[in-house]
Amino acid sequence: MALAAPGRREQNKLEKRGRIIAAARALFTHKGFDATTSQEIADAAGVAGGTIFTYARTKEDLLILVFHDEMMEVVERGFVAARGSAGLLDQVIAFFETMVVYHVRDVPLARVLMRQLGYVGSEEQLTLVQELMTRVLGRLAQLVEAAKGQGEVDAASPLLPSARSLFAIYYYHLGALLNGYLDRSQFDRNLRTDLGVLLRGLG
Amino acid sequence: MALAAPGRREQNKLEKRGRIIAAARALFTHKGFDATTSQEIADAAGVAGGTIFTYARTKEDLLILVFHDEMMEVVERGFVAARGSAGLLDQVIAFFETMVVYHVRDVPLARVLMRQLGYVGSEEQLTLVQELMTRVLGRLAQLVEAAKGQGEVDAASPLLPSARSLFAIYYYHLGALLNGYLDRSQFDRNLRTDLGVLLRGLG
DNA sequence: TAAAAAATATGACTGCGCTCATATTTGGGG
DNA sequence: CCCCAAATATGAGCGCAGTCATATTTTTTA
Repeated sequence: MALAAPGRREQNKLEKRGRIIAAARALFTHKGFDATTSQEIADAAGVAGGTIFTYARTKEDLLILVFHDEMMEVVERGFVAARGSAGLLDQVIAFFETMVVYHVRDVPLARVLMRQLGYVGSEEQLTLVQELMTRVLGRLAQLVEAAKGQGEVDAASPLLPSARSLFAIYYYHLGALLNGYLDRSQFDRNLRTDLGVLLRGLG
Repeated sequence: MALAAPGRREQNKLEKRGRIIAAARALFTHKGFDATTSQEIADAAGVAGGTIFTYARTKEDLLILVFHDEMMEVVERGFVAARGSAGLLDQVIAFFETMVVYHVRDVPLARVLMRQLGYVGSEEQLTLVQELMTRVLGRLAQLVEAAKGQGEVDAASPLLPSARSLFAIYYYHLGALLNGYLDRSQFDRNLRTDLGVLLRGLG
């Protein structure tokens, strides 16, 4: 029994961590971020109030923990969707479309999430956010590279800057959508227009 | 004396509002946003604690109030600076440079400000932020239009989408700079590169 | 296996932003 | 000039996120 020694503590920690994140996910989704108290999360996870904050420094950290994995998956789904389209513009739009569909399922929560992505408040957050950004830009760069192979994009166009610019434009419009400046159809149109402006610079 | 009747109350309100905003500006700058309590602002403005919240719904609203005017001026200064350069790329960079210089004077505060620009929490904020965005995009559009006149930009390029895309790219990099992902020289290089990518699509 | 050490959990407590019932000030009508 | 209604100011009080000294559990040492 002593063999499991170096695992017992870690095991408990991991399991507890899982319960806390699951509880937070359920409550954030059901009641909203602001309306959920850290005490409620603690109760739902079966731990004391203060324990929450040994697993996440702040409530926002918890939000990032909750959604990091989901977002990584969404990006992968978006990449698959992109490969199902023809032409870089439509591919990129399919990619972003997947992410938008995910975000509009819960706009208030997506807003809080987006705010936090732009205001990293701890080392843990930094790691998770950077991982996510690297993945997104990497996938976009792959799409641009493939388009180069098709002769659709100038071979001289730098990959990472192109990916960054694509993302920057998407991100700007996503903010406008989530903040209610744009409705969905305006968003789609503006995004296509602006990405088109950029692509003519890549071709 | 009764002639000033419709002005007395408004006068007092305006003056008090001015004191509150000035106190908030001083404290935010000197102590930082989080470290400044609403009570301190109230004390410095010579009003009771609760009075603050009849002039601004939240502490964040106060921040927007404080910096709205300054930012509007910075944009104008940026526009003037832009006109002093030749070529759209250098003009746009001069424009953004002015804004960056302003933001890096107080990075922590700029971070909070930027967070709030992307997460509008009240009608008052909405008005001020939209006013600012309209001004920025308007000025950028003017630069693009002038470049069209010089034959530097394709006459078919839509003005507003071009301005939006320029801003989107700037905004993305500004976030990276303020969050410490980039140092200043990396920022300058990346911004120039990415704006260059976009411009080749406009020309 | 006993005792010391290290890691983790606990919940009473603190300080904050913000609210709200009450008090005060202001402007107009008689 | 006085009274009344509306606007504004007040500060005690509330609920919350996050802290910290203490208690509990796990691992290591002997």
